[in-house]
Amino acid sequence: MATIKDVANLAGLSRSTVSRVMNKYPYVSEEKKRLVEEAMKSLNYYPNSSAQTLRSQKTDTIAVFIPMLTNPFFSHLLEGIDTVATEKGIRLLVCQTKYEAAIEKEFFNLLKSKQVDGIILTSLENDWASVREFAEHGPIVMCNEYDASSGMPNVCLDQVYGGYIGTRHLIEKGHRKIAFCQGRFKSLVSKARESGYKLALEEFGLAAKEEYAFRIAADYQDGKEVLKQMRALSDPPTAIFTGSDQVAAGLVYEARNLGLKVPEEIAVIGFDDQPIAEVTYPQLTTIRQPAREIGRRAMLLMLSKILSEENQLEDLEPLMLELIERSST
Amino acid sequence: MATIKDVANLAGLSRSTVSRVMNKYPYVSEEKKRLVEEAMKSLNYYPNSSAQTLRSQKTDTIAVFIPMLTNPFFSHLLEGIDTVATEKGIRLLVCQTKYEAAIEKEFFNLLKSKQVDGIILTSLENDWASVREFAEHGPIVMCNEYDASSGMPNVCLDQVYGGYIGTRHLIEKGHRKIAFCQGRFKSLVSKARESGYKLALEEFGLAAKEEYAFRIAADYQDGKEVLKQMRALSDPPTAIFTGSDQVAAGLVYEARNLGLKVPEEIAVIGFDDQPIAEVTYPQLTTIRQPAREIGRRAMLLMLSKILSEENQLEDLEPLMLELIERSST
DNA sequence: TTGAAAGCGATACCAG
DNA sequence: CTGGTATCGCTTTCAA
Repeated sequence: MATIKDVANLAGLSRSTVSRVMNKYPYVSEEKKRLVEEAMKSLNYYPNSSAQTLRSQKTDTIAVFIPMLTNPFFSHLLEGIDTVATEKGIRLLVCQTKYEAAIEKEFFNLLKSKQVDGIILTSLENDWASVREFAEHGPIVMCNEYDASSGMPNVCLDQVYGGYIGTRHLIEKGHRKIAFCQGRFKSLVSKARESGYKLALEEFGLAAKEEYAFRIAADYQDGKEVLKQMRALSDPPTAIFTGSDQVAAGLVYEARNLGLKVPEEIAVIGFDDQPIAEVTYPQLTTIRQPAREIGRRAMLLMLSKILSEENQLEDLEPLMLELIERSST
Repeated sequence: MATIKDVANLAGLSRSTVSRVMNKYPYVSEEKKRLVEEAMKSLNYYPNSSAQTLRSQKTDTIAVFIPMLTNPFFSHLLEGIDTVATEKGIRLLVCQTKYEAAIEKEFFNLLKSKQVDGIILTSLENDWASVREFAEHGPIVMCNEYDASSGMPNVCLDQVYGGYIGTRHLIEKGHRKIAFCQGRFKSLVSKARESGYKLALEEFGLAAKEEYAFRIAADYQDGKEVLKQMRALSDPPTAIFTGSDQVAAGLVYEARNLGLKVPEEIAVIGFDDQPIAEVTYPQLTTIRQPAREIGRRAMLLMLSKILSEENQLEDLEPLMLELIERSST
C-alpha cells in the first residue's frame, strides 16, 4: 500500500504539503493541490488510520456495550446509535457482554488502550465503583439503564411511570389480583418498574403479594413457564404486568394452550412494543419504549462529549413511555 | 496516560525489555519480569493500541457488513460472529449498510485505511467487479449470500433446495395455485429460492405464473399488502411461499383479518424460523436457517484467512435448510 | 539476557 | 505558500 511518502515523491512535493491537501488546509496553491490529488489517485492512496490515530489521539470510533444482540429492543437501540454514527462518520465497535460482568470489564479496557474515544452503555453489569476509573480515559454515556449515584450522563425514561401506567391500566380494567414479572433482579430498570407497580397498587388500596412476583423471566420460554407457575398458585392472579413483549407473548401462548381466555381469564401486558406485539393472538397491550430514539440521543450525547464543543445539545423534548392498548387486556 | 517509556523508567529498564514482557517473549529473567510487572501495575499502564497497530500492521479487528440490524435473521448471524470473535480476542466493527450500495462502498475503505484486518459480508449491494479491488487489502468473506463468479470464500446454504422443499411441501398438501414472494429482486438468495420454487412446480407438472410472483416484500407490513394484492387476482392462489417469517406473519395476520382460514383457505410458509414463527396464530410452518451457526463459521473462516495458518478449518458437516412444519400449511 | 536505535505513517510546528 | 523534522507509542532487529 502506498504511503504519504510515495505520494509526496510522485508529486515532487513534501509530505507536509500532501498532508495539507488531505486535511483541506488553506494556503496550498491550486497547482500543487492538483498535483497531489493526481498522485493520490494514481497510487490509489488511502491514509493509514492507525498512523493518524496515533498522531492525533482521536479514533473516531465508539464502543457500544450490548448485553444481547438478538434482543429486538437492543437491536433497535443499536440501529438508532448506528444511524447517527454513520451520519457523523463515527465507527461503532459493538461489544456483546452476554450479561456477564467479566466480559464487560474486559471491554472497558478499549478505553484505556485508546481504541475508542468513548463508550455507550446500554446496560451495566459491573458496579459503577469498579469501573469508574475508566471514565478518566474517555466519556462514558449510559442509555436505557441508569445509575443515579454514578453521575454518568445518560438518556433514559421514567420506568417508574412505566410500571405505574401499566398496572393502573390493569386495575382500571377491573383486576385486583395482579402479578408482576421482570427479568434479572439486579437491573435498576426492573426495580423502578416494580416501584411503579407498587405505587399503582397502593393508590387503589391493593397490597403487593410476594408470591405474585416473578423475577427471572427474560424470554418467550420463560413466559410460558411463568404462566404455569402462576396457575399453580392457590389464588392465581387474573392479570400480569411483564417486563418484555417476549415474555408476554409466551404467557399469552401458554394461556391459550391451557384453554384460558385472554384477556377474559387472564390479562397480559407487555413492554417495549416490539414487532412481536402485533403478531400474537390476541395482540399485546404493551408499553412502548422509543428504542431507536433513545439510541439516537445517546449517540448525540456522546458526540457532544467527544467534540466537547459546548454545543448545548439543544433541549429535546423528554422521551416518554406510552401505553399502547391492543387486545390482551 | 502512562507510556511504555514511563514503565521502563520506573522499572529501571529499557523499553525493549518492557515490550518483551508484555508480549511474553522467552529470555527475560524472572527478576526483571517482576520489576516490569510491578511498574505496569503501579502506573496502571495499558499499551496504546494504535501504536501497536501501526507497528505490527495488525488490528485484530474485523468489519461486519449488515444490511439491517433490526432484522432478527441478521442479529442472530451477528451473534454467531460475535461469539467466536470475542472468544478469539477479535473486535467487531459493525457497519450497517441499509441496503445502500453507496454506504457499503464507503465502508469498504476500512480495509484500505487498515482499520480492519478483514471484512465479513452478510449481503452485497455493489457489484463484485466494483469492489474486488478491496480484496487486495485483506480477506473478504461472504456469508448468507454468495456470488459464484467472485470466487470469494463463503459460508452459505443451498437456497435452491430451500425453495424446493417449501414449494414441494405445499404441493404435497394439495395446493396447485402457489404464489412466490421474496424481498429485493437483485438478491441472489432470492433468485436461488425462486429456482427451487420453479423446480418443484415443474416436477409436479405445474406452471409458474408471473402474476403469482411478488418481489418486493421484506417485512410484516409488506406481508399484509401482498395478501391484499393476491386476493385481488382473478384467480387467487391458495398457498404462498415467502422469503421471511415477517412477511409470512403479515400474510397470516391479514388473512385472519379478512376472515380467511389459515391454512384451509390460504396456506403460508415462512423462512428463517425466527422466534416470531412460534408466536403467530396459527404458528408458522417455515424453513429453518441456522443463522447463528452460519455466523460462527463465517468468523472461523475469516480467522483461518487472517491467521493464514494453513489450518485446514476442519471439515464441518454441511449446513442444511430444514422444513419445520407447524400449523400455517 | 538486555539495550540502543530504526521505523511504522501521519501531523504540525518552525523556518524560510 | 512550502519543506524539514520532531513526534505520537510501540516492536524488532542488531550488538553487546
